[in-house]
Amino acid sequence: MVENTEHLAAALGEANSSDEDWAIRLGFYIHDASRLRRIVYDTALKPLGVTRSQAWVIAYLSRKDGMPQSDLAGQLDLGKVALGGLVDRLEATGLVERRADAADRRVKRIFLSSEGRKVVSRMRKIAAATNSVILNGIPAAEVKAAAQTLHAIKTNLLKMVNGNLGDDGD
Amino acid sequence: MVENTEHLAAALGEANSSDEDWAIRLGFYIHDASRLRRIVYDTALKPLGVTRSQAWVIAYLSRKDGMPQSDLAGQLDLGKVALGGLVDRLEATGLVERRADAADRRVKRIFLSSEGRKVVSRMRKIAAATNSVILNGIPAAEVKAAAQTLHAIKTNLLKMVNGNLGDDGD
DNA sequence: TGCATATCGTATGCATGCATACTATATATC
DNA sequence: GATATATAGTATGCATGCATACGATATGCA
Repeated sequence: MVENTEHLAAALGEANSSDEDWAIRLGFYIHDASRLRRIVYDTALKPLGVTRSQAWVIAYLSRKDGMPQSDLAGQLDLGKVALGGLVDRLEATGLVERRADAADRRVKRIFLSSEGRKVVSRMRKIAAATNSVILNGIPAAEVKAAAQTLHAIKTNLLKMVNGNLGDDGD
Repeated sequence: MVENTEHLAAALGEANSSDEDWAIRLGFYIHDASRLRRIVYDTALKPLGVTRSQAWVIAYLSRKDGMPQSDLAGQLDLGKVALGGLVDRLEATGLVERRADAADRRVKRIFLSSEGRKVVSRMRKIAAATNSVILNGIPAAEVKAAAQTLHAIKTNLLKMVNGNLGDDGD
C-alpha cells in the first residue's frame, strides 16, 4: 500500500506561515509525485519485461543508436558503472548489443536489437497513455505553469549541484 | 557532473502540440527536480553523517518516538524490509534504539537516542536553509500554484496506484 | 482449548545507484 | 620514441528499495 509523506513536512519543519508552508509542501509534493510516477510507470512497463531504468536506456538508443557507453551515461545522467550494469542486463535479455569501436579500442558502442526496437515501440504507447491519465482533469494552463515553475526550481538546483553549467536545455 | 533528461522527452514522445508538449515536459521536470533535490539534500546532510533516508527516519521519530517498526514503515512509505535495514544502520551508529514491546512480543519499538536528537536538530536548520536556496527568486504565488497542481497530480497518481484510499492528507 | 489466519520483524536475493580503484588504451608533451 | 596524463569500461563494495519466504507471536472462531 502506498501512503504519502505529507506528515513529514510537519516532522521536519517549524514553518507555519503560509508562504513558507507552501514552500515546504512543494518539496514534499515533488518527492511524492516523483515516487508515485515511478511506481506507476514501473507497473505499466512490467508487462514488457523491462524495468523503468532499462526502458530509459533503450528509449534513448531508439533515437541515437550506437553510442559509446560513456556518452550514453552522460546523456542519461548516470554514472559509468550504473550504465554498465544496465547494459549488462539489457544485453542478457537480448534487447541491446555491445560492439567494439574500430577506431578506439577502449570504446564499446551500444546498439538496439530488433527485439529492443519492438519493446521501445510498445513503450511509447504505454508512456503516452499513462501520462494522460496522470494529468487527467488538470487544465493545460496549470500544467504549463507548473512545468515552468519546476523548470525554475530545476535551474536553481542545477546551480547548487554544479556551481553552474548553463546546460539546462530548454 | 549533473546533466538533465529533457532530451528524453523527445526520445520518448511523438508529441509536438503545445499542450501535450508541456505535459511531457512536466513529467521530466518532476523527475529532474526530484533527483536534483535528492542530490542537494544528500550533499547538505553529508556532514551530519546520515544519509537522506536515515534522516527521514529520525526526523519522523523526533515527532513520534517509540513507534513499532511496521507503523514507521507505513508512515514513511517504506516496506518493512527497507525500514528494517535503515534501522539496522541507524542502530549501528547509535542514533536510534530498538526496544521490545512489553505487551506484544512480536513488536520492536524504535526510539531516538540523545545523539539522534542532536542530529535532528541540526538537520532542521540545514533543511530550512536548503529549501530557501532551492526556491530562491521564485514568487510565493508561483510556489503555491505549483504545489497545488502537483497535489492534484499526486492525487491522480495515488488513485492509479491504490485504486483509492482517500488518505492523501491535505 | 485448539487450530486457522493474520501480523511483526528478519533473511535472502535482485535491481539500481554511488564512490573508488584498476586495466587497457589514447593522447600529449618532451 | 618515451613517459605522463586522460579516458573507456570493469570490478568491488556500500546504501537503498522491492518481492518473497519464514519463524515467532497474536488473535479469531469453532
